[in-house]
Amino acid sequence: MRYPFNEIESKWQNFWEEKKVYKTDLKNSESGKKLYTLVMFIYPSGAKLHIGHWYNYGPTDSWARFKRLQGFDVFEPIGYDAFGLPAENYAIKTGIHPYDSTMKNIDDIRHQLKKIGCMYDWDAELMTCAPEYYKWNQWIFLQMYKKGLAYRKNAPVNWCPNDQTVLANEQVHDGACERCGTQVIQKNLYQWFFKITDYAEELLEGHNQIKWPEETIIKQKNWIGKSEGAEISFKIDGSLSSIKVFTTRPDTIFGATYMVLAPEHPLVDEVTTSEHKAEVEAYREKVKTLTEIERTSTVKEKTGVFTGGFAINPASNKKIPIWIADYVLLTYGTGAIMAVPGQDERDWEFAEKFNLPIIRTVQPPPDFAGKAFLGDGPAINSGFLDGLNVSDAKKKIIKWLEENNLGKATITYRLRDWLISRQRYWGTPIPIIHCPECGELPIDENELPVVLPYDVDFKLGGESPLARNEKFINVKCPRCGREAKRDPDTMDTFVDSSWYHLRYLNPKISSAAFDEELAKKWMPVDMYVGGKEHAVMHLLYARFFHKFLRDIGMVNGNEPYSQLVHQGVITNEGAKMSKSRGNVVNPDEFTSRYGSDVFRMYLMFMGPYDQGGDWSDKGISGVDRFVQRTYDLFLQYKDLNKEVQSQNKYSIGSLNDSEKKVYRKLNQTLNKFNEEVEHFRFNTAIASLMELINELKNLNQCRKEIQLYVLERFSIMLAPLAPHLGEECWQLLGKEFSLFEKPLSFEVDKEALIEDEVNIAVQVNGKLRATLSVPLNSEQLDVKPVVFKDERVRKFTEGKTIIKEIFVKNKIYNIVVK
RNA sequence: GCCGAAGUGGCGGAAUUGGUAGACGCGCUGGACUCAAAAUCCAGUGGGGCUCACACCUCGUGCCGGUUCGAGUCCGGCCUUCGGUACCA
Repeated sequence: MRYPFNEIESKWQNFWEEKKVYKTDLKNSESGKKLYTLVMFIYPSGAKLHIGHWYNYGPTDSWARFKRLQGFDVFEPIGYDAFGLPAENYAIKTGIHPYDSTMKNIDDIRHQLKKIGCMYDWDAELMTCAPEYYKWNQWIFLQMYKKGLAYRKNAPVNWCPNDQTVLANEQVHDGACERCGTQVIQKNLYQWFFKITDYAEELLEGHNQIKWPEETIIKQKNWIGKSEGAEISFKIDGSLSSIKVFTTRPDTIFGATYMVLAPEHPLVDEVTTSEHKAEVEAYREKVKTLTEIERTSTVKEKTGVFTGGFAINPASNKKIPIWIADYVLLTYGTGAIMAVPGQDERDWEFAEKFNLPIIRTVQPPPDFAGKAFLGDGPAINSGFLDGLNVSDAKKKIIKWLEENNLGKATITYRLRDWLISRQRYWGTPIPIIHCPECGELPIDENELPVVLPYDVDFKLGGESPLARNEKFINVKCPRCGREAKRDPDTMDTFVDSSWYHLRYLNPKISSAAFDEELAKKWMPVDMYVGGKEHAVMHLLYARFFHKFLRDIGMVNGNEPYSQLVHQGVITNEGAKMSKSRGNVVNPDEFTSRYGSDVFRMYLMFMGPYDQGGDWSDKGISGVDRFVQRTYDLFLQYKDLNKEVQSQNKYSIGSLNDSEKKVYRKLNQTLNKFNEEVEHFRFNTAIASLMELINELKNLNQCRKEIQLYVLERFSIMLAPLAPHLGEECWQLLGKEFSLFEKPLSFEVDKEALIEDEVNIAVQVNGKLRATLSVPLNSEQLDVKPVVFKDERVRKFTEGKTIIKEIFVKNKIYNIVVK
């Protein structure tokens, strides 16, 4: 009989839902049993759930179910990352309000999610666009504001001309807007920032406390970009001011033959002489018009102009010219450098082009043919540093700088503060009032939430849509009572996702952002699964939030996500699936034909979970056949449990040959299966089940209780991967209770893993010549005669001198001849 | 440029600490069942050679070299693909 997946899948989905099987009692969970499994929540766009969603959620749920069967109290929630640009852009195009489209999408998606058959706790569902949720974004903002971690400054920021909003550094990829691909431009604007840089060091340190993919940790490390070096002051010739530079190579200071300021550097006006003013101004104007890409392109030839001013090199006391050039960035270090062409490729290139002096201060090896020398060697032309290697010279010069009050050792990070304001409508309003008299004032916490108004002209116009809503924007100043204005911007949606895992624990709580007691019990998230595209965005921001919430006493522990797994990307004909490319594969096509268990199992069987791959439905029939055969098998043994009971363990000696074989295979499979699923290696876990079923052809030659022993365990292995089928098979055996209602797992009989006979490879000079079956743990002395009796071995050894014999127990016998 | 991941049959992919390369599945070939087809079941399936056949030989994990009794796995040097990053001083 063909497996009636439609009937069986809806049967179990209804059962699970009615019995609230997946409702986790967070409060009363015994200590040590809690297990918080989380997938990155879903963006509710108008597009349907695609294969990528299934690939993310299905296998993760299988892992969670596996853990649940093992007896853990598993909490697995799902929710909606409901604010954001796409809904708003859709509204501009169609006139459908973002709230309305989002609500409709959420309803559709919820329905589709249920079809996957995940064990989500639907009582914990949340959406970030609800005032009950975003109120707490505002509240956390105010807590940061109090600590000086939320602040407003005028700074050059990334502006996307298409989406008409600013973007965080993390959201600019290759100089383009992460969302729409438009080239971003630099603008000077007053914007809100979160001071993530205060946590730079701790964010690096915390990497030692989490089990994350190494490549993701490395990405974060690179993004944070810690550089150790020194800050050094250079006096401006003929002025009281001085220029501060940051360098990682203070040891090369004697070779600093000129200085470069970023064109926007505040001291440019002061150092520029009247003869050079026109040229400097022209250059600064030109730089302004460049896009980020043009300006930072490494292939571009270096440009710059002389300011006419000079500084004094504090080490050599020489006068050195001050230039401006756009290869020096205002936003890194101090926005100024001491140029050491002898030891820096960029400086060399610049010096060569503009005929500036080059002094080597590290002796390159005799065979060195290049220009700037970056390696280690003895210092030269460096006064009291001469002869020292790089690291000793660094120590000595830093000591000297500190003693002479000219500089000090410092650490600089590449990480910038997180720009969180957006000039868009569909987000969390920033809870600040601007009064012409009193300045910037935070909203009283009791007045929260600042509700996002529904009636807004959200068309793009270069300013925040909220600024055009008179009712929203105009308020009385809470301090002086005069006419004032609300902040017209909304928050980056990455604010929403920085703490949603805490809200899940009790999304209905109205007295606080989250239930602190539950958070202390249930955090950190034990297993977090999501795409690696969030490596330096969401995953960095959430860690920052967690550390802040810890510092204000709301959570324990240093890290929010103790273990992280990235699912791979499923492409179609090599390209990422997307609506705009029109290459999205619809899961319904397969679920309606094979059922959701087959589909989710096929996704797991395709290959390693973290690798993803190009979509192909070629192999799905293999998984379908496996499911059919499995179902047929259980039908043959229907109600077996009503006739017999199985023991927990059988002694091998008491079994007949067929039983022995089956019993061994079952336990080997169970052992392998547990190991593979534990580590998200579902493909090999499924392969082991297929091997098992291939081995069960002779199950009818076993006693009934052995049959039951095998099938009970088989259905329990099936259940995490194909939950509906697993439950059904379990029930077919005549079991009275549902597996997920009363979770159950079986121990491996370790004794059954051991075979009596093993095949060992016989090699001559490392080449395989024969394989022999010998008793387990045979010694070399016992194996040797058998080996040398073998014709195939004799063929290669006769008439030759045996030099050496290598024997590895249960593995190999290698004879070296000459 | 720098950082990271990966290259294994026709295809997706397996291979503990170096120890029988190709598990499992797809596809393909042959057979059974059928009036026929589908479905299902059974057998075979890396390339080449030799053989009536069983067997046997030989080559083979991106390329070149090395270590080792033995390398997909370790080391050195490349090539290709994909991600991240980009004048970060």
